[in-house]
Amino acid sequence: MKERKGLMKEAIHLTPTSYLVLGLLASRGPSTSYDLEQAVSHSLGYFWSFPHTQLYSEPSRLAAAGFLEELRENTGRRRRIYTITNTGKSALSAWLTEPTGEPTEVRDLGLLKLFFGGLAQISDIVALAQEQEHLHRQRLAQYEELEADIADEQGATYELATLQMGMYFERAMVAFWNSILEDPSGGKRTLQDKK
Amino acid sequence: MKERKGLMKEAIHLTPTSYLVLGLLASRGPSTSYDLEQAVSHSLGYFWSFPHTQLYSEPSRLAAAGFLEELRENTGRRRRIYTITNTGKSALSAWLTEPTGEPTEVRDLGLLKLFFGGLAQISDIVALAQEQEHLHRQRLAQYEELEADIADEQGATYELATLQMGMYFERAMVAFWNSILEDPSGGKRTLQDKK
DNA sequence: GGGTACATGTAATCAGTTACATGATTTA
DNA sequence: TAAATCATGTAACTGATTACATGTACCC
Repeated sequence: MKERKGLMKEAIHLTPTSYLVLGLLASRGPSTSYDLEQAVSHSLGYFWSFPHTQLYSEPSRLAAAGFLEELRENTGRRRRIYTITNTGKSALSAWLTEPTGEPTEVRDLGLLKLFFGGLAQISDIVALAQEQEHLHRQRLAQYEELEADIADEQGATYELATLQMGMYFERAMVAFWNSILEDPSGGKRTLQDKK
Repeated sequence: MKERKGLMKEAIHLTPTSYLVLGLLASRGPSTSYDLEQAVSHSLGYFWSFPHTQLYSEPSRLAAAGFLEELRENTGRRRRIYTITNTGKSALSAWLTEPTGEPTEVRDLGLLKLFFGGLAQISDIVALAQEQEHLHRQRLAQYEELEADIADEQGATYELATLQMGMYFERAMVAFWNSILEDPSGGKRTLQDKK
């Protein structure tokens, strides 16, 4: 039995990265990998980062599976421009309406270090907490600036909401690390305390 | 030039998972992969999950590189028991005192969906926010229970701190999703509103 | 017109995940 | 003693990362 090439689509597993790409293409229209990179870098990229190469390989994977169409410029840089197909659109909206299930993952090296605080000196804990408090405070300030920029834009409702979630998060982290600074040893008596 | 086998250590890149394993072995003493799994499952596993197989492959990778020593039982299950070596200990404490650098990653599929809210119906947003609010509330309750259990244990200071960070986080998320529920369209006028 | 930053990729590697499998222990 | 659950792994795969490379546009 003959099968026409070019119609055979590879079946692939759609990862969160896949949906990110599908979603960006659906909302922004046809884009290059670089466009996607820009779009991500000052929004979702703050929470969920990946190297730029993934925004080159993932669209190509999605295109092979029929979720995107790939067009290539003839002139100049011969960039690849991706467009979401109907297949892609249905996959995306199915996912959007589906319940989510998996819980949030918070991957924080600072927290991992704190978890092993028992192996370190109190002074290390203090240094860690100071560093983290500072980083989160900084990040919060950055978000607040961004918010001011975006707030008056039309149609950025949910980008704005995402940013707000960032602010809720950063405020919580600042408060948390401050609570560690207030009592780095967790109420444990050290020799000095005894005096 | 001859080189003795068994002394040649593979140079490997230490990932966060590596430090997790090193840290657990340093604080708990010699353990099997299963022990590690248990230790993780009701603490860090809430934020940072991975399949159990990684707790089998990672120690073996670390052992090959000289950070752990691997002993195998002769009888019964012939389990592998891992012990941290001095090399492992120095790597761990170097990491613990080092500044952290990389920012927190928050990987949340609910948030990713919300980001693309513009592609969905308001009713989808509401359903999403309700689901998420519920999940985070549930998780928070679970942490509060756990806290009560742990609180009186000795020497669990930093495990407790980690849990508290979880509670800060979950409270922030509950508040965030509630704010979405209060105004799912972000103040946008829908046709119905106009009436 | 030479340097620098921006933009666009390829290739190789590997960490992490999925799928599969089986042994040991407890319980009905 | 059969079934269920707990415990311990192996092997194959692939998504994600790292390292490398080169082209294009802008600016001094």
